[in-house]
Amino acid sequence: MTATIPTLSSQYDPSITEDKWQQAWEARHVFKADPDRPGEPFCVVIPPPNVTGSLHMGHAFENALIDTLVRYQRMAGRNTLWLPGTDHASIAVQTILENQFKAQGKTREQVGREQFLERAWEWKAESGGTIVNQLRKLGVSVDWSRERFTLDEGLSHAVLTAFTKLYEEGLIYRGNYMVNWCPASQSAVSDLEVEQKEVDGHLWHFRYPLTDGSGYVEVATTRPETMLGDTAVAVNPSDDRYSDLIGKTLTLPIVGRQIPVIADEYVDKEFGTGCVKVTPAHDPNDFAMGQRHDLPMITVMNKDGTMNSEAGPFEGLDRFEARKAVVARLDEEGFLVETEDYHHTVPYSDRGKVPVEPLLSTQWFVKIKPLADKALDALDNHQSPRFVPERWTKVYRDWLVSLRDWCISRQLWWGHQIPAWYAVSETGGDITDSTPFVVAMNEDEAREQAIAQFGPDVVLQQDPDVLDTWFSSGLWPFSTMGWPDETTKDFQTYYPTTTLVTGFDIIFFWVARMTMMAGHFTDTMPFETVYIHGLVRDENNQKMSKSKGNGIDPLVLINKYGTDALRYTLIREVAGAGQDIRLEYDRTTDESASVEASRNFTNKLWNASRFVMMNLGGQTPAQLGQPDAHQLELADKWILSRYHGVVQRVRNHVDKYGFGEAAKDLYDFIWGDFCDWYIELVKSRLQGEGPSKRVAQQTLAQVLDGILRLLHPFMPHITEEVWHTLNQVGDDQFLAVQGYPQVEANAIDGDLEAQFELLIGTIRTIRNLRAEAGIKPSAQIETILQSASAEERRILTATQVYIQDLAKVDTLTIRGEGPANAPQNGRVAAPSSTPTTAASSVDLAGIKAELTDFWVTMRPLLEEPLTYVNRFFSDFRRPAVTLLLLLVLLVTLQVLGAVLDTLNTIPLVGGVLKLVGMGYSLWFISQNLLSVDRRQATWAKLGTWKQQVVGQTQTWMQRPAPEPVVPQGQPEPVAAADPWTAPAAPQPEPAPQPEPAPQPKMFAGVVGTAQVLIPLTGVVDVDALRAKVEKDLGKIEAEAKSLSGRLSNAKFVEKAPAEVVQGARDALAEAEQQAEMLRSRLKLL
RNA sequence: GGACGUAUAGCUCAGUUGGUUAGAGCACCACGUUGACAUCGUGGGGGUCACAAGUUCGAGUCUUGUUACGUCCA
Repeated sequence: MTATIPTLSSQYDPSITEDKWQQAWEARHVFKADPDRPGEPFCVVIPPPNVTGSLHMGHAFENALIDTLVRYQRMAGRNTLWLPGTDHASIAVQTILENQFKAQGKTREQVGREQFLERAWEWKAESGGTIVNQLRKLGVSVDWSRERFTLDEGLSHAVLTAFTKLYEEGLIYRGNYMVNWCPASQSAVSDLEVEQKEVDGHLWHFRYPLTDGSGYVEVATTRPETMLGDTAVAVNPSDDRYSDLIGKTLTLPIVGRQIPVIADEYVDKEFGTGCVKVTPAHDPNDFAMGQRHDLPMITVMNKDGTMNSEAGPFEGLDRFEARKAVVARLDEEGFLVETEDYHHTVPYSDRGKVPVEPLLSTQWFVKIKPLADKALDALDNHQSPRFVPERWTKVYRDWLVSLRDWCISRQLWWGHQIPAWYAVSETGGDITDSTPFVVAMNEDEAREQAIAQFGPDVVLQQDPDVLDTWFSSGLWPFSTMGWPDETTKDFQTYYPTTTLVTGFDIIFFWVARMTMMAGHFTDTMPFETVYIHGLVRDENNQKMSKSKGNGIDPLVLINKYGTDALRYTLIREVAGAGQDIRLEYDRTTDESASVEASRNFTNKLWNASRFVMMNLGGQTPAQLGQPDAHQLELADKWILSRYHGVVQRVRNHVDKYGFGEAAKDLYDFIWGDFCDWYIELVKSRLQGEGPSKRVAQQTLAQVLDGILRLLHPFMPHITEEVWHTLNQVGDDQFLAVQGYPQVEANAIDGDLEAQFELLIGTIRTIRNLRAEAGIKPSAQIETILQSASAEERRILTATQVYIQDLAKVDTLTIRGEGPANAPQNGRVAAPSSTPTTAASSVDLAGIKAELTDFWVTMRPLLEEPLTYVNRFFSDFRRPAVTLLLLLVLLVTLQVLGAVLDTLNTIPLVGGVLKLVGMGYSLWFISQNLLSVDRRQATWAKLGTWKQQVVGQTQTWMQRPAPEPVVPQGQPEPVAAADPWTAPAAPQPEPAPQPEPAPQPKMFAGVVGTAQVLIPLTGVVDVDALRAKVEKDLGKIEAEAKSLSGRLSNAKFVEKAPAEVVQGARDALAEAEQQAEMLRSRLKLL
């Protein structure tokens, strides 16, 4: 199963890998939870998808989020259970089956309940596995051995128990109330299953004549057909216009019924005429008024939406036909006053997609207040559950406060049949509203109870209705753990669960029902945290829906780009939890640019891993071992620092549900730091042999192993695959259950990272200049880095090999102030490849800078020799000691000249002394540096001297050869104990120096306070270069202007924090310095 | 009508407790095929942070209002 390295393709193929690991994880029971396992339990129950369903983008998103969380927690050491399952979805399944029967010309009544249910279970067996198998394609780390279904035996037992308990406690009752009736599915539906839709309709105004003939009142309605069931007209009691009408009666047109005028606060005086018709059997508000005023309730419709016998001449008409007919009749008879176009909202059935009919019927209800109060108590007094993002707490709470009782009976067959048995023998063999009943766990118990009440001859019939699907879903977090048996190990260990991950659209449907049920039955909230995610919208920012047909099939994208790529795309997009995400998609090609980008990332990881593994000499990270901290080179320390930084950030983000941020951090680290920089930095070391190579291998191996672990929760398949190859382990071990990386805080070195910023900036500046000058990417060039800052020079010197490598520089010179910074002498910059040439064109500003620099550097030496020695070891353990020593010599001469110059009023004396200094320098060069032999002798001398002081030496001018050469007399070129060990082994400079040549022009960039100078060779576009420098200069000048403006604002200096002010000053100084450099360079172009 | 969310580059989005010159990926342009990766590399162009007022030395960030889009509830 584990590939060997040479067989790895240069392109990652998810189609092979993903199936392989999904099967291996399941076959090896990698995610099977064990309550006895150590570690704090971490448990998530899946939001059960409908058995009817097929995988859509919402599932993919939600399960990607859960899996990322669960895999992270598992690797972080929690005893983890993710429990999968499906929901029986009564209305959805019933609709599908009824349509199937309808196609055969049969109604469900013709088929019969028994056969219908038989077919339903068959259908579930056939297609119920689809969604589950599609979930497997996502690579979810669920425990399949615990898979549940809301209609299975255990859960049905839980449902029966919950129902009977609630009934016994008086929290479930049966009664005749107004419910939302869906004429399409011919069932009651709950308030939540009703959707308010805005429609363009009409508002009809009618006259109802007073019975005494003294006039009429005008009423308005959007539903004229219901007037047949009117039993009153209501006005507001404080409405003076109608106060004398109250108590009089009206004669209802068409019907001829006498109905009273009543007064009720509900009536809005401002709306219409201020008179409303009251139809208590067909409108919830009218129903309430009817109850208050004890009005008759006349139902004029059948359950299929046709008019009944109460509708007189309209009997048998469909409700919408009846509407037209009633209007026509009223018009004929002169009662129609006006027909007004009217935009209003109409309640539609969620499932049936037809307007619901408020209808009086006998249904089962859950008394919701006691349950909601308990959930509210948990929320208000225990902040449980905690919502992420927090704003959903308010939505959840507001809903709990204003709940109406929950209608739980559905006139369907697929579902949990209500465990109530009617003593039909008491009411003539039929179930009527007044038939007595018993509630029991099963028929035997019911019979026992019924016999006790009604005698041995009682005939029982079970309530034909089933329970709302959400009744069983409401028990899901604990019914799946064995409840009502609370002694099971699963219940004891994993309940209450830790986190629920779901969408805001089912906060009310599901989350609130779970908290209410759990609060009541288990006396605790069923989860600590509810993470609410947003929607996945389509490419046009539209909600995906079946009816719009704008869904994006996750399986299409998985086939094209791989599961890891799709998952990563979805996770990476989600920043700031709960925000909707938009998925780019091209419907003509089934391509998605953003998923493709993630696929490219998998390929990048694949190839980086391949490169690392090809360079480990066949060894695994374990065989290579941890690198010795003392042998780490700069780049190694840097990548380890960056690595631990990213470990820290990723852990922090995921702990706070910041999955998107964590995913982005990993992307930046892996592609940016690791691939773009570290791998490039170690390539030359891997070509050689010796300790430097080995440390690079060790570091690469350790960091790659860590990357795979870090990324595993986000991209489980590719990381599992690479991890097996990298570690050469069999298929009895899995990355999925390895430890998540821990932060080593002391490996994070901010100073080092800041120094690397200078390095990276320098390389980028050189590359930038090369590109602007049109230098071929493959050409080696000469570059001079010039900085007045000893610190910058120290950093650049220590990292010079990296610069040479990555910027294609064969001759690199690092120096203090040089001749090029002497605009007043009018000379073009010399290609000063040795620092000594600095003396040949020194200027006063340069001397001052050098003097300052020198003084800062040397003061400790002058003050306290011993301190200096210590500092030398601690602060200047770099190879450029020789540079320092030479500078001491040169600068001393310069300083002498300068000091005398300022003391002496006669200008010529200064010049003379300067010349003397230069002369000495030149003499020194001729004696010690000009020829190869002399230079080597000098080098050896210095080397010996330095060897006595610091124990090592280092080249600082020329790029070392790839194969390090150990110089004679230096048995230990790399001082093992020195953490500032050079990036490459030291080597004396053997190559001849270029002769001081006619001076070519240079072009320049700046980074920090350092100048990057590249001598111009060949034909270049000087205008383009000038434009480039001018642009840089413009930017810097703008910045300097803004900074100085701020600093000249007294209030800023006075009120802003000291560090901000100082920061601005430093920035200004740097900007001015950079601007000055660019200006002088511009002159030279 | 009430509540909430969003508005930053052509597109998709970051941007911490207000503090240097507002960032990334994709797309675009130029150059490049160097032995991990062209599903790649290097460089470049591209933004009045929806609008208005306010607080502040200083606002993409805080406050208020306006507009647009979206969602939920009634």
